[in-house]
Amino acid sequence: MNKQLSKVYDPQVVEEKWYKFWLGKKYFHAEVEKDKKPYAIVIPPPNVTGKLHLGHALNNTLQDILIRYHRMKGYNTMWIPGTDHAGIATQVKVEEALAKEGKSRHDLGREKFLEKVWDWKKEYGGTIIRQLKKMGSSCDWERERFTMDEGCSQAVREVFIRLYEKGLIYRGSYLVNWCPKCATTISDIEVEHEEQEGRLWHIRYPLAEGEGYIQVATTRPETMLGDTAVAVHPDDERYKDLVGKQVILPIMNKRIPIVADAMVDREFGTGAVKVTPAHDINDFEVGLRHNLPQITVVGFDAKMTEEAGKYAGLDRYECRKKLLAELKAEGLLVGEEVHHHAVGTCYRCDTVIEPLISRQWFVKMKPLAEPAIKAVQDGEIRFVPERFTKVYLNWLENIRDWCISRQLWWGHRIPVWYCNECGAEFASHQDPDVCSKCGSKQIEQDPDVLDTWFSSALWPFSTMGWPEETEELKHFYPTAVLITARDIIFFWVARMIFMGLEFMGERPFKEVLIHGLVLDKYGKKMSKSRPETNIDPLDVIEKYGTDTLRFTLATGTALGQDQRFQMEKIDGIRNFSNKIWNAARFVLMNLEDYSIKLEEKELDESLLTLADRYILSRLQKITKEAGKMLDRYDIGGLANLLYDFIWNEFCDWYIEMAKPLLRNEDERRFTTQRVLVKVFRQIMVLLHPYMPFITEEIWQALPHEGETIMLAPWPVADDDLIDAEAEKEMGLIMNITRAIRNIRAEAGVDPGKKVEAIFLVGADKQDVLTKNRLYLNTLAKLNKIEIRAGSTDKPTKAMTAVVEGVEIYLPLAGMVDLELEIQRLQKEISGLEMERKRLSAKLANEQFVTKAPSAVVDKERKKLAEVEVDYKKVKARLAELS
RNA sequence: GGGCGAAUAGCUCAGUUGGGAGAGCACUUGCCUUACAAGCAAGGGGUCACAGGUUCGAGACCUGUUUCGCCCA
Repeated sequence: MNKQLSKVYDPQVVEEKWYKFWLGKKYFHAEVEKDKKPYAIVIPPPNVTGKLHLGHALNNTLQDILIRYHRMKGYNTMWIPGTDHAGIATQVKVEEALAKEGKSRHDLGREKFLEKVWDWKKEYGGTIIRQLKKMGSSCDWERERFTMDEGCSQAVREVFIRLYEKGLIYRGSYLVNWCPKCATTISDIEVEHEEQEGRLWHIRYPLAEGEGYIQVATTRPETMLGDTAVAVHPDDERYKDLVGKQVILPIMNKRIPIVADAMVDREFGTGAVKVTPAHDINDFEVGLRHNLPQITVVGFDAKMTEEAGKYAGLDRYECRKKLLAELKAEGLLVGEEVHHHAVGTCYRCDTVIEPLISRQWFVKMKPLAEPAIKAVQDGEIRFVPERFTKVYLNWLENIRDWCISRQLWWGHRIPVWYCNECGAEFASHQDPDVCSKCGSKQIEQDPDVLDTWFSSALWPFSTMGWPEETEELKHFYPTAVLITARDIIFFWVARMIFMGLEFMGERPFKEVLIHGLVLDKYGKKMSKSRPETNIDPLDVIEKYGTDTLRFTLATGTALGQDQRFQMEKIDGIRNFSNKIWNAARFVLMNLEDYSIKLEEKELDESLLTLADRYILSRLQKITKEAGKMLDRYDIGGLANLLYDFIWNEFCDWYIEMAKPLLRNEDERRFTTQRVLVKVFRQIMVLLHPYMPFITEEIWQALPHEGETIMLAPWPVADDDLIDAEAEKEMGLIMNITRAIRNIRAEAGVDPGKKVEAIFLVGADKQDVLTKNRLYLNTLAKLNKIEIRAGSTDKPTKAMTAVVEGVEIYLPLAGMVDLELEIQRLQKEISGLEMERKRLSAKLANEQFVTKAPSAVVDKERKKLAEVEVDYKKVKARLAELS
């Protein structure tokens, strides 16, 4: 006697129950088991104060599928979860909360403010973790980490000091990206380039000697106050004589040189450009090449500095307005045109970035990038899909030094101290009390913190206890695969790779699986500004259950391709869950007299029916395919394959064919039960990585061995059960069934009514039909089947179809409409005729017959022969009728 | 300016060594058939963006063009 399932599937209750069960049994927890093959994944740590969105849902579904699959395959499987402190994002949130009380972080002071952030983290920090658990994620929660926990912080400090001592971290004054709103520097990749409509102003700079002007074009006239040269291309004939001469910088009335530099684009504007080394990256480099002074005219507050003369104190845009007016009045502004250009904005707050010269900490990238490039080029690390390799390489090959200091308080403070007495600068593992050089107590720590991504870059090994040489590192590093969306290839993936290579001496992961983004139903990125298209995964879970959400996301996955998220799709998968549930109910309903004990006896293959052989054969093929597909990350493909197999082959055909056999009370019933249980249980196992909850619920209700489906062994296909003949014969029965159903529908036969059928068959197929008439009876609703050999006498008044040479006659008493029948047959004939023509043309082509592989030619020949037979038979029938 | 991706049924999308155009949804018709109406059965619907090329054979490979999206400068 077995459990029965409730009539309605209630995902909420089921999901909570099993997740608790799994947690309680510590199934997610991994200890180092040296005798087993390791399989580890580190989670891309979400923002600690963040909230689950569909991108996370997809990302974690994919990880969990791979983790569960490998766990079932017997790997020593570990999935390390955790969160990121997300420097700017988190600090901004806390500052906003403070602002509501009318306070700023400076009112509180550094220490008090940090306490606030930690409080905030404690209060909201658990949210995303709880949500990941709702997704069914089988992470090892005992290993949960946070980028600012003690271990990770230790790793950060160790890495900093080693790079510092190696000379790969240095401090210097360079042009950096300054966000006036966040009041911090940001790295090059944190700047987003936004296409904007701006203006291009043409301004005349009078020559210092003699008459005339040189005309420059600029999109940022206010920076001219800090110009220290005008540059032209060295090969530009127009300006050849002017190089080396000087111009008078208007308003400032300063002499500045005209220099020649190949950076200048001769086609742009007049071919002469103003050079502001302190406010533009290209100009900065020109300045270095020509030894030009750097004059900062825009300050950290985005207002003009003292250097801006009379414009000092004005906002940068205000200054622009006034300055243009002045130039115009002096007749120096000679043109203004609409101009589209890319403006750098802050990826966090969208404010226009101000390039500024500032003293910051940098990581020297060249020596780190080289091994990282090589590792990927040599195939040590493989991107899936492969095309992302190029994105990665292209970035690293053109990389500039990484600005890692941030003028924030929330983050890992730079472990460098300055001595006010002797001027020493030193890094230290432990917070020092005195100067390491002179012993003075007058020391101060650098006030800045590190870029958030500095700590995330260490994630694959910092989470496993580095710099200690832990068992975990020895066993699980490198991890198997990193799963992420393409938008953080630079931010995170690349940096993990060079840090891993530098500090572990080995790649952090073997493969990088890049998945697409989840877009809204219009194909746009979801955004908070369009709430109507912004779907909250938790709402979906509440309404439909986690399994449905997971499967929906999984079926939409095509390697690296974005997917749109539509509610209609969710409905479809909800229906699929319901289908599975009901199939389970059907199976269980028919198992009252069944128990797992009966499975001890070997399955007697001689008792298997055609349907049994067919479904078992198909199951082996699906099983085989499943492993192959997951191994090559075709997660969407397998989802669709399982959907199709379960719904169409198992439910629509096999269950229907099992029904009449289950009505017996002998071996036939028992064999059918065996096959039903075997197949369905195995389907549940195959489906488990995708839909962990419903499969566990059903598996537990089915006769089974073991504590949980989670640890059920991943099935291995049994080649002995692959049965091409059964599949072919079953195909014939199916096709005949479809043909009869079609006739019935078109002739308007009452669906419940049983009718008689006569088959005219050649000797080759007589046996199949005779043996399997039970299926035809049931599936096609027949009450009498007559099988006649060859071309004996044919029923005159009947509807007809020809399937694979089998002539089917339905003598529907009083219902046969001759006109309708002729029409049907004519349609059939034209279809066959087209096929026949196509095939014979192909085979008549000498080239095809000689050049195509013989297997292909044979196949086409066979096909033609079959079509020919059916064509002739239908044609003959039509002749009889008309 | 450079790179990448997409263009296939009304809609959303699969289509992995080049060899009979597929799915889901939507639509039409008929069914409450004892697992499921969130279902069953039958059916209609496509010059695979365009133009060339390679090949016996191209949705797939090559070249170019158009439109859309993303990334980098």
